Amino acid sequence: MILSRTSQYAVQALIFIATRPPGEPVLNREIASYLDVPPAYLAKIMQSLCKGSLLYSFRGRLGGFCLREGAEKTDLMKILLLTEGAGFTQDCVLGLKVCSDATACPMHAKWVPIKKKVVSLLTDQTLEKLARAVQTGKYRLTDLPASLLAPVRRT
Amino acid sequence: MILSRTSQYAVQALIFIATRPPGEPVLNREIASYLDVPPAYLAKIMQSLCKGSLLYSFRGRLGGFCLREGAEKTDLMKILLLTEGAGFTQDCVLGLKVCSDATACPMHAKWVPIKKKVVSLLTDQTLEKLARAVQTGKYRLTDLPASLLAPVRRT
DNA sequence: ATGATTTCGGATAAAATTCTCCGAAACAAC
DNA sequence: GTTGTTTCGGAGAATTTTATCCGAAATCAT
Repeated sequence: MILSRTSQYAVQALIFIATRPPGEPVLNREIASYLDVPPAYLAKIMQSLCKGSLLYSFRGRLGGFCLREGAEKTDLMKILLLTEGAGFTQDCVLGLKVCSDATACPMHAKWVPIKKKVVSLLTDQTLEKLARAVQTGKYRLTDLPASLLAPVRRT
Repeated sequence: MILSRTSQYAVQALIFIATRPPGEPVLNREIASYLDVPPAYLAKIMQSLCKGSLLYSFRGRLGGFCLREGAEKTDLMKILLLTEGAGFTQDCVLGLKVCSDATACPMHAKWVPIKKKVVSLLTDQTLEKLARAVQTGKYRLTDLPASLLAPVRRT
């Protein structure tokens, strides 16, 4: 039900980059401040996304990160396999080390179809689609500023 | 996609107890060794399940844990709300603090129906049902002993 | 060259989760 | 009562996840 913070940051960042003009490097600092996420930690994640062949990185002035060619077509499943590890969709719900159709935990049979649904959704959603959804303004990538949520009444 | 170990241990333990004759306290030690789980840690979890009104505990000789009356009807959702916290089904997939139909992340609309499926499965599965499924022998609650999985050839 | 900027990579710290230990309280049997 | 057993409850250790810091390397502009 829950993704690690690392995964959430990674997906958010990638969608954000995908909303920007392709080829123009985006600063880590800019992404972090837009998403309201710890910059130094995000930098680490970005680094691992580079190693995962999703991003290019450029040092120095005019540096930053941008999507590799074709990376807009990347689906969430691919990203999460990078950030959550390979067991992501394979692990048993109840935590058994071995849980297959043959040796199944009592949840297995009912859980498999749901897992399938999740995987097919994650495989269907690409950075491109998600970025587009954000660009239309219908969906948001960040929390509303606190000031808008719970306005402070000044005396 | 993943439950905390604490949740997994809790569910396993509760199912195990549900497979045993009701009213007869089961030793923590016995549960832990059957499930191959750290006993002292399981004891803590059991304690919290008592506070969560799912179990009775008895100290001393003939002590142990047993299900409270009617607790066989408890569904997984109730258990997981205890062990994972209330945000379990409410939290945004992408980690936004606010993500409702009105203020939605780009995954929200597609994620909601899946979440519904998960919740309805978890609400449908009761300890009783799961215990029964294990008792028929078709499903297992523990890993196979390593010796069976990867037999050692003796020289 | 020099300086400013930005990622890289390694070390380290903080926080949360998982796990252990131990003395005390409760209980049953003798 | 005494002894043996078991949970209770608190303290704390180990591990993993999340987050920070800093010097070095790369890059661009002057």
